[in-house]
Amino acid sequence: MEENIKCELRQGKELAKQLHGQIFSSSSSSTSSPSSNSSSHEANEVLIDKILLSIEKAITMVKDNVGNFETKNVNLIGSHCSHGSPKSEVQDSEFKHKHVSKKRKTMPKWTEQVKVYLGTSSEGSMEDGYSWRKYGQKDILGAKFPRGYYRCTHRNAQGCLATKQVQKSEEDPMIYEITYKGRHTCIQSSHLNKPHSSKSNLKFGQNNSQLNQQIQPQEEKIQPTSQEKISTFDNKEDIFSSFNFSSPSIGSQNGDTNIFLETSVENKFMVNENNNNIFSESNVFTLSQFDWESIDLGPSESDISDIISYPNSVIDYSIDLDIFNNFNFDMDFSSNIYEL
DNA sequence: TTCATTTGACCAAG
DNA sequence: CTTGGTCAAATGAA
Repeated sequence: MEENIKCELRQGKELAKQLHGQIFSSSSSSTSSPSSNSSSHEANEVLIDKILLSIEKAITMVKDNVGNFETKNVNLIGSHCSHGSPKSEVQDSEFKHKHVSKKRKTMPKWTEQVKVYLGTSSEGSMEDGYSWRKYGQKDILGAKFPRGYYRCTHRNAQGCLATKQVQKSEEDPMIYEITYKGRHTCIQSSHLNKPHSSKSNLKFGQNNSQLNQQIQPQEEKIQPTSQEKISTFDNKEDIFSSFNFSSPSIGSQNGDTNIFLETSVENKFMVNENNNNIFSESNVFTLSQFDWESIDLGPSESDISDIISYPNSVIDYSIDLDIFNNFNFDMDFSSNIYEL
């Protein structure tokens, strides 16, 4: 059974390599830019579908294989951030949703855990580079803190449907779980210059005494370095969209994905090493440099949850195959993303 | 006056 | 019916 899982993953890897080749083959042959013609575009989409299918299959197998998968999932998620958190509850239900209910999955959705360091001088903001408008707050059953509902400020002006939900972690008051739904299709002026000028962002937490008792209001100067972000993508689309396998036209809609496409971003690939929350160093990672050969699922030995870490002359990355267990892909977008 | 937040009501899904 | 998500009137801040 485990072999089948690996087989599926290998197949997915092969397909991903093919896709990578299709996208970037033109650069080696000094021809036009990638995915410039529609036929290769369609071929790419086919490949992506196949990759997703393979991963989906593998996940299903893992789930079947591990009877207590969901329990394990909860623990793993908790281990991501060394503070157990009610995030697990959300994740769990969302996971069930994905596999049981096939309804309404149009919006990409992912969760970030943002840790706010109260000790520093520049904390207290949920700054993420976008301006949000709060439109509701709700007490959630079983949760100690209410959940805040935000939508993009430019919803009316630009029809941007991005929303987010913010909830304080019960276990660690310094952690906020932010669930984003939908991607920004708006042009955020704060993105063009400094993301820190958003009034609504700066105001976050000022009025909600229950949610923000310990958070001091900030006047200016919000540095994302005072936050630690842990992102978990809740559906398969997000895994790939964050790597920007999608076409440049999609990437140009000014989202965070755009940053990935156009610049060599410094990422931190977090490694869930022995579930002990040990992170790798910050690495330069660009898709065009990605070496698919280095991802080796291992011919026979080793547990699927073993960590694979291959130093490489160009990049140095570590990927924990547990991402296939809990179906999360954790990334830490370093602060300089927002400076772009 | 304008724009954001608060908060109870409403609605849809389960 | 319960619950999560959204609406919209009231309220507040600039």
